[in-house]
Amino acid sequence: MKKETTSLKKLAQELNLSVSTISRALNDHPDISDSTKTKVQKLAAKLNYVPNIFAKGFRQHKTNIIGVIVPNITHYFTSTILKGILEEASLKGYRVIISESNNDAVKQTEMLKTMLQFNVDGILMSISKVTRQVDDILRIIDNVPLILFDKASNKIPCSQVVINEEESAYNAIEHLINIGKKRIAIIKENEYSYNSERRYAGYLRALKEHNIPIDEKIIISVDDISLRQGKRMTNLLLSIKNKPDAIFAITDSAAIGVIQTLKKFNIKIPEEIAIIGFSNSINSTIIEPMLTTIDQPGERMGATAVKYMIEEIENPNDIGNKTIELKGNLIIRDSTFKAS
Amino acid sequence: MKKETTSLKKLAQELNLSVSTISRALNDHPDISDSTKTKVQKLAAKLNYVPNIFAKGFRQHKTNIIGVIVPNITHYFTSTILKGILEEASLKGYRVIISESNNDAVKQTEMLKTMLQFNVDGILMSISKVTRQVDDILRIIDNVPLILFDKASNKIPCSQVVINEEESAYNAIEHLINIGKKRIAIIKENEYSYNSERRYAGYLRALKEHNIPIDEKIIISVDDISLRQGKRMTNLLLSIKNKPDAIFAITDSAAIGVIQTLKKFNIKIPEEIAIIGFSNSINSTIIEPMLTTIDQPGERMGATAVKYMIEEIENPNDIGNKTIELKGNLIIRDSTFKAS
DNA sequence: TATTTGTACGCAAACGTTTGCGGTAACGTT
DNA sequence: AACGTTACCGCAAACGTTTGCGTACAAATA
Repeated sequence: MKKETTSLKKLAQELNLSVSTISRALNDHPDISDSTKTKVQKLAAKLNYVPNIFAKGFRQHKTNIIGVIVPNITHYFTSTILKGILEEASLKGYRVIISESNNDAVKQTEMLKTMLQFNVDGILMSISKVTRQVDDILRIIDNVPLILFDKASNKIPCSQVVINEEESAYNAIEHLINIGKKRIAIIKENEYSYNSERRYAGYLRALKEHNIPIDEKIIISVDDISLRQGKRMTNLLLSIKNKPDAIFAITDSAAIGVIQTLKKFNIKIPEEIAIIGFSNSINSTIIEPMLTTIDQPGERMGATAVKYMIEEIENPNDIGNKTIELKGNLIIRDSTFKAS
Repeated sequence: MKKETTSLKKLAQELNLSVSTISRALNDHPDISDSTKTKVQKLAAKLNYVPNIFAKGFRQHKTNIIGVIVPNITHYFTSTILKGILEEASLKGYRVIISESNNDAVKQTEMLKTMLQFNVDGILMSISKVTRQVDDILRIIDNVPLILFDKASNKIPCSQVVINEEESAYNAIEHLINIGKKRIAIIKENEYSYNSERRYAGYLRALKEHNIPIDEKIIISVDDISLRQGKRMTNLLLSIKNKPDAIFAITDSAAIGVIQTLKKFNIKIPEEIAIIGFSNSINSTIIEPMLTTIDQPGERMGATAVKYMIEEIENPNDIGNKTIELKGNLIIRDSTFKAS
């Protein structure tokens, strides 16, 4: 447990130079001659000098730390985004602090505050669907760059990196229409969920543009979508007189719940009812029949979020306010299309 | 982008007190009268004072940051551990920096070094299975407390938090024996994988204690276990003359690959061949038949790792060197036991 | 030769916090 | 009244780094 940290002072003493010269030599300052630069850098390497990040961050109000807040790290798609974030950040010399909001609004703002305490250079956030008011979040923007990803909000003026959810959902529904489905149900979340609302918008537009009537009875909203909710809502959908011939579940896990209960009732998939999910989670290839779904480029989303973040960190004057849309990719599998 | 940070100095000026008094008042120092304490604390709350962690950490060589290194954040079980770590850490006032080693030994030691640069108070690590030499890791221990979790090593003298993998595997094999299986294959990883070796040890002990001969031909090792490898090795196992009547796959995803190829060959599960996995991943309940497996308490593992870490941080004299074993839990499902 | 320019380096302040030490006043004790 | 004790509080240093400014010397210019 020894702490034999080599500081600038130690290097200075060793070389009979001043601390400032050492500092400048290591930072490649033009005022320093090449000969001393190399001399200093060699000794620094030899003595395994590592700058004290805290002194540095303390001095120049820069920490090279990016804060990340996500609702649930356990969620597979989220974890792929995080992978992209970690990768890109470490490539650019940044560290990442991750916090979970657990879909708890109070905890979320608390997280934001402690992030500020830690003087993070920027905050990447996927806002919880339980977020009702954005005042606390808006206050953050005054202090530090903020970029939203995956779960965004038009109430917050900042850059956002998202999937083209509306269009992807549109493509999914159009695919269902193309295979002859005419009565397409949707299982979605309530209106506070960004992802759900965007996908729902794509659903509505696809139906309208293909002149398919919209029936409120097969538009199902739940507060907390899940596999279990997928099961329950399928039971509900099967109980109405005019059953759907396709179900778009806003989420892969819900779609899997749908498949499981349809199988329980021996309903043929996709002939009687086709199913489509969203996310291309691992499970979607394990369930039988394999689930048609939309693949989301998680790692790429994380990486681009970090890129734009560093952009904003290094140019603090122009705060970005653009929305970057990454394309989702429809993956057709057995739950909508049976290879003959 | 305004930085109107309220510092101790500002509070001091406002109240006509010295900076030291403010500092002590906020830290509940006995030298300060109750009246000024409340006065200071009220103003601090009103002016939304947040201590500059970098000044603090800089001053007292304590960062309240715990570094975490995992092979792959995307791995479900790993993400549950991380959830536990984040939870417990934030409860105790610590922040967490996460890095991925991506099963790359060079990157792993690099991560360790940058963690040290950031002056983390301690490092939690799940060592990559590609780790061949532990010299770099041993050097870390001199500087900062280290605790290993999930993937451990007896070559590193530090506290370790693991699952009772050997015993859990033993229980799994015993369960197979109890349902009448006599020729039990195992699909495992090479000898550098901690988890694999422990589970293999349990496998061997169970067979020995039940007087079942050990046959090298049905002991299969692969370098990088996965669903695909599960499939390929099942093909291999089915090609030998004396087929196994049960397969223990070291991993749920491999076990799922086993199930999928057995189904392809119309082999009855569990009557002809029973299957058992390890981890109780989400997938294990989605595959049909549902997979018998061992549930690992991921969140609890993360939380206890953090607890012991904080223990070591706050008592730097007694470096821990104990191994904490958390109990895995055999979950019996259809892949080994058909309810009649 | 006198003046300017440029090069290479040092001095010292500053960042916000903690903390050992010293000091003052009020109080209690003989 | 003199002394010791206690309760509060301020001074100033320290942590390691960066950086504006000053300065010494050499080279270039007039």
